[in-house]
Amino acid sequence: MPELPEIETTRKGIAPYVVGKRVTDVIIRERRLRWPIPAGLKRSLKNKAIRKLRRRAKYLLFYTDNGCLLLHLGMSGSLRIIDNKWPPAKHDHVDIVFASGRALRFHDPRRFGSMLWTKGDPMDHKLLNQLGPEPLSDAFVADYLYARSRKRTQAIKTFIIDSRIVVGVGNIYASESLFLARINPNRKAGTISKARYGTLIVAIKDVLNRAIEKGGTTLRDFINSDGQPGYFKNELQVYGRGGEPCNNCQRPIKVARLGQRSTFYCASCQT
DNA sequence: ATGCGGACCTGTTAGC
DNA sequence: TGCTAACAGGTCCGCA
Repeated sequence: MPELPEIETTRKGIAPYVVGKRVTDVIIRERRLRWPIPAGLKRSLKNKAIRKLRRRAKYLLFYTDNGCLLLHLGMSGSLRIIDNKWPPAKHDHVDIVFASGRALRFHDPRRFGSMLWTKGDPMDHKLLNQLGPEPLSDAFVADYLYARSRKRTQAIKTFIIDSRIVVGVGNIYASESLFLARINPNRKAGTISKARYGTLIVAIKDVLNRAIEKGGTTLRDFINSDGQPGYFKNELQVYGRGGEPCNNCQRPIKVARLGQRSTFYCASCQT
């Protein structure tokens, strides 16, 4: 489900109810996520205050005084702020209950999400320490992508979706960014000029920023922390529009399979 | 080092 | 209507 804009939307939504609040209980109904929820998680979090809530890539980091909760939403996860007394529904796997009487509820039908605990600096954690730069940061520039891509034969689409290259660009926004930059997703990463990488960088930042403004993209089941969908779906130019006319040239949008993922593009506008 | 395919899960939809 | 297959927003791991 969620790519960077959806995680950022979630972070902004839950922050006022989480930051500075004390955890009074952790209710775990299902431990079997991508990795099992650690046995000591409840003990680690209980009676601790959440000091900071940050996002790195698609991970949410809940900092306490003695460690950090690492949370990933996987493909189908979502977080909501609920009244503590609200009865759980199917796939509501975890509640983090606060002294305020509200709780943060983790819902994830496919259980590709994760909840892990780490002591020390979470950026040193195995899952975070190999990640590429944040796409909205100043470190994400044409020179960087150009240098990383030299001699690489991989398609540009699978290259920019690789979190070691840049984080936060998932399947939807990869197709959208490449359309905006007029780059064919099949093109080899190593054959693209520095100037075109400059265009691509601008496109990625633009797409992600606009998606964050609209509250993310809801295809079927993404909801924000209020239970509301995101409205960027209305702005999608190619994703999910196979066979429909390109908004630029009216020719039908093509669908290809790259790295086992559906990829949408206009063969006429993107070269 | 790079690049590819399989794996982890459940739910929805398309096709017969 | 009912069954089956394919597909879905992520990403780690193991192999060539």
